[in-house]
This record gives sequence, structure tokens and C-alpha cells, in this order.
Amino acid sequence: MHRWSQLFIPTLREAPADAEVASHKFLVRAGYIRQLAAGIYSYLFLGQRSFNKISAIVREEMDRIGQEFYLPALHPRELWEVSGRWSVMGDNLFRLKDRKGAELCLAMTHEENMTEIARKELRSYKQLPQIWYQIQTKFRDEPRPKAGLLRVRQFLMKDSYSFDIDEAGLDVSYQKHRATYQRIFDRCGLNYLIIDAHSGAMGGSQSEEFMVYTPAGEDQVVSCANCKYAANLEKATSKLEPITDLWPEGDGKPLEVHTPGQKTIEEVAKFLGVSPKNKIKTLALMIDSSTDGDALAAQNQSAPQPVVVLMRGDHQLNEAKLSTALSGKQTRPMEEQEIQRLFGSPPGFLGPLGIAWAKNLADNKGPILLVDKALEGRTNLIAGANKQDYHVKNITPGKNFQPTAYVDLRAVATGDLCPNCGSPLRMDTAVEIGHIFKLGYKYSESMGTRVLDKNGKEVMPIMGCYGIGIERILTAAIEQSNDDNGFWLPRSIAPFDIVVTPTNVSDEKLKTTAESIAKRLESAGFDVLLDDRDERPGVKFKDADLVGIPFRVNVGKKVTEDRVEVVQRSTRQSQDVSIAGIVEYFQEVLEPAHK
RNA sequence: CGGGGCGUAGCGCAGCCUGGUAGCGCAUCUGCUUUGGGAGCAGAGGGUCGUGGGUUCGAAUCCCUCCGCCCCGACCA
Repeated sequence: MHRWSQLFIPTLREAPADAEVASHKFLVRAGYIRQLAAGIYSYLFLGQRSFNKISAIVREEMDRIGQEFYLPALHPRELWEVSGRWSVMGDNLFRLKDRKGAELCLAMTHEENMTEIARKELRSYKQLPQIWYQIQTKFRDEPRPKAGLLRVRQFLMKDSYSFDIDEAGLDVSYQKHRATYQRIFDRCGLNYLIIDAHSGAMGGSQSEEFMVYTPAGEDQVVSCANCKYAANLEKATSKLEPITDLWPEGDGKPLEVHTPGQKTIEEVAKFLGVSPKNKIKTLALMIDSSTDGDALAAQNQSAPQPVVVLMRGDHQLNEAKLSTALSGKQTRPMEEQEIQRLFGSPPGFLGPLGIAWAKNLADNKGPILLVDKALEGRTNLIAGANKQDYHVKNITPGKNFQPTAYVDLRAVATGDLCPNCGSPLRMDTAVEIGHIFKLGYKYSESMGTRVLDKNGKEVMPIMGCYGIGIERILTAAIEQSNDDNGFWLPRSIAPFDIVVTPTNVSDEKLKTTAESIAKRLESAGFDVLLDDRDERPGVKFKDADLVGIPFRVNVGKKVTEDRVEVVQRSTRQSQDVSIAGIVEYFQEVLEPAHK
């Protein structure tokens, strides 16, 4: 039996000053965790118990669709060179050397490792499909760890990988994971939603994220109150209301107009008496070679490539979408000299005319011109003339200039209309607890994985990858259920089901009654914590409220009437229960299946 | 990396401006009293004042260096 008096549960009356979000404060106050360094935490008794329960649920559900492995965290550099990620991952990858000087890294994820096994061992389509998973520690040198366990540098992840012979097979593996994830998060008592996510720079056809709404999160979720549409802001789109284009002026050819001192979209629109919706916003950017991932290009110090983005005057650029369009490359704003060099004009009067744009994205020399889809098909727009104090009317994309590509680059704003049903969209912050992702052939290809198909022909297996953040399940659960005094967890992931609290252990009757109740509950299969500390009742109640255990049994004065009090932490409602019937009471409340 | 803040006992803080060798609350230990919402009294232990250097007769305090941690912006479970 677990006796509080003999356990290490270092509860704190006050939260550490640097904790801001609820889960961080309470995890520390409740003695679940202690910090070792930025983004690195020790998990103490209660925390570890809770993580063990979460892992057990994940394992139980994953075992229904896949096979558990356990892969190393320490990887040789060569493995990551094959996929190209040794350089792509940059500073996020922890790197180290062994005694011989050989380079190693701490794995951030295990695509390479898993694909390497597949490459060596899988020979035939008859061996497919495969779903391999593990629950293992991941290391990521995050630029900014924060908010307790929400964003850390070492964390537990359930990661799985599927190998299928074709896309239809991948879809089956993907749907299996989707259903399994729902079971897992349901069992963990989380109130979550599934949203469309952007598939990232490396392609991949479909990707969804499992999110829990909380202001402590870091993701923006766009959702529709009316239909089921929900997407990550990085991926979200909205319906555009129809726009009336301007009539051509003069002979319909581009027409320069004098706009002295009018620089911003609003100023120019007002000056010319048009709506910003008829204007083109010209954004001048440079590919940031330091984040390019292309180590060679960075070494050669090749001239940075300009990227010009055209948006509708009243629209905002979504940087995640831009990065996706540029295969994961990052951009920075152009400096004034760079603008002068490309456009021959000071900022404030930039436009697409008179510049030789790259014909396709693979052309990595010329300036790239990306035009937002909202401008496709529009006519007679107004843009800067690339000349101090002048703008140009009568501009039609595709006619007066040729974009490198039309892409969706627009950021959705609150109040935009749902792309499915036209109702207003809302935006909320959320934390990501899981992600399922159709990977495609990226790793099969780079690592050379091949199997023979029915016809004896070599084909690449198609892959999916799927992740769950173990710590984030706990964190999200706490964010979801807390008050001033502490938090409460669903029984499935709480360190204990019930805390038995004798109000005064120097009263022999209370003490022995509490002991026997705890024993009986334990032999009935419940996880019981007996608070046998010689503390005043107030102290015990406060601690019980703090540490996340869903039920408390108060053993107090009423034992003389053969009764105890059962308090439900979430509602704070208490109910008298007869001592004799305590086991049956909990069986009914916690395990209705017993009946 | 850029910007802001902080570092004094296990936790929360004061002292610093105006230098004189460290204090408060909680926690901890001992004793007595107390026992249904973080008890009372009496006593006790615990601090290289983040690091290194400088100024000074003297530095927690003034100056410089470095380190660490937190928060706000670009990545991800």
C-alpha cells in the first residue's frame, strides 16, 4: 500500500516565480516534476506514475495495429547524411563526438532509423504492410523551451511508421492510426479536435493534427462554428467574396499615375479613390541562406535569391505557406539596397512590371515572383510603378507580367468565411498532442528502400509517420481541468484513483478505519494513496486538491455512524457513503462495466 | 538569434539607489499544546548573496566579464 508519509511528494505552497501557465505551476507545486535546466525536467514519483499510465494506454491501443520496437537515441552521423537531414536540421539537432572523434547525434525522430531497418530487411510485397512503433525519448535543441513541459528539449514520444505497397495501402494505415489516436485520446479523457495540417516542406499528401484548445498552446486553429471545417492557421483557407474589378482606363494598357508621397496601400487607395482590394501588395523578400538547409550553397556564398510576393492589397501573407511554397526555405525582408538593386526604386512604390522573373521554382538564379491565388484571374489592378511617387493602373496578372507561380499564400483572419459553408470562421489557440502524416516516398527514396511487387518488379514502399507527445497529454489534461487549488485528472491517467484521508491519525479509530478502507479498495483493484501523515486536516485537504487525484475519501468523525465522505475533485461535491459499501460505491462510479 | 526581465536559505521575497560583511514569510528540526480547509507558543539549523575580475581600508550593494533562468518574436510532439 502506498502511504503518503513514506513517499516523496514534495508539494509546494507557492509556485516558482518563473512558471506562468497553469500546467507548469501545478506540475511543480504538486511535486510531479522538477527542472534540471532550460527545457529539461526530472519526473518524480507522481509524474512518472502518470506518464506510465499514459504510456500503457498508448501501448495497449497501438498494439492492436502495430508492433512495438525500441530504437536507439544515439545515432551515427552517417545515418542522417543519407537522408540529408544532418545539415537540414541545423542547430535543432544535438550533436556530439565519441572518443574516437566520430560524430553522433541525439535523435529528434526516427524516420532514418526505421527506414534503414526496412531497407535492410524488407524484400517482398508479401511482407507489407508493416506498422512499427516505439515509445521513446526524443531530443531537440529547441531555440526557446517554454511553459514547463509544453515545449522542452527532451521528451517522450510515441512515434510510428507505416510501410505500404501503394497509396491505397497507405490510406488504410493512415486511417488505422487516425482511429487508434481517437481511442487513445478518448481514453485519456481529453477534449480534442482533429484538424487539417500543412504537410510541411517535404511534400506528403495528407496530414492531420490532434489539438486541445488552451490559451497556453502555441498553435492557431481556424474553425467553423457551423460545419466541421477546422484547420491549422498554417493551412487554413477561407472563401473570398466576389470582387468587382476596375474598368480599364484609357487604352487599357498599363497607365502610370502620379502618387506623390503616397506609400502605403491605404494611402494610395484613398488617394486614387479605389478599394485596397483592387490594389496589389508587393512584398520584397530574400531567401535566408543561413536557414536554407543547403550547406553547399551557403558555403559557396552564392548571391541570395530574391523572392517577390504579390498579395491582394487587404490581405496578409502567411509565412508558413510561403515557406512551404519555397520547399522549406526561410525568407527575410529585403534590405533597402537590395530593393534598390532589384526594382530600381525606393520602397513604397514597388510593383511587378519591368523585371525578368524566373520561369519556374527550380530556376535558382533569377528573382522568383509568387502571386497569391486571390489575384489569379483579376484584372485592372493597381501596383507600384517601381519609380518614386508613381503607381500603375490597368495591371492584369498573366498579361502584363508572368508570375513564377500562383500559390495560396494568404493568411486567414478571424471573421473570414468558411470555405465549405460560408459561415464566419473563428480562431483559437491550442496545443498539438498528436500528428498523423502521409509521408510518401521521401525516405524510401533517399535511403533506397525497395521491395519486389507481384510482378517481380522493384518498387518503393510508401510511408506514413505518426506521433504522440506523451508529456503533452498530461499537460493538456491539466490545462483542461484546473482551478485555484490545483487540478484533477481522469482516472485513466491519474497517478492514483483515490486518496484516503483520515482527518486525524492520532485518533486510533480513524487511523485503523482508513487503513482498512484503503486495503479493501486496493484489493478491489483501485490505485489507492493513504494519507497517513500526522498533519492537520487542512493541510491534507489542500494537498489532496492539488495533486490531481480524482477522488478523496475523508475518514472523519462520521466513522462513529459507519460513514465516510467521498469527494469528487472535479465537482468538489461530497457524498456520504457507508464504510461497508465503499468498494461497491467505487466499482459503480469508476467501473460501471463491473455491473 | 534579436528584444525585455531576473539571479540573495528548499519556495516566495526585502536589502542594492545612498558601500560598513545579510533579513522577512513559508518550509525544515526539537519540545509542549492543537486536530474538518495550509495551527499556536518556545527554541534550533540552514546562505561561496550565480561566476570571475576591478574600484575601495571595506562590496550583496558601484564598474566590467562570463554563465544561468524566464518572457515576447521565426521551428515542432
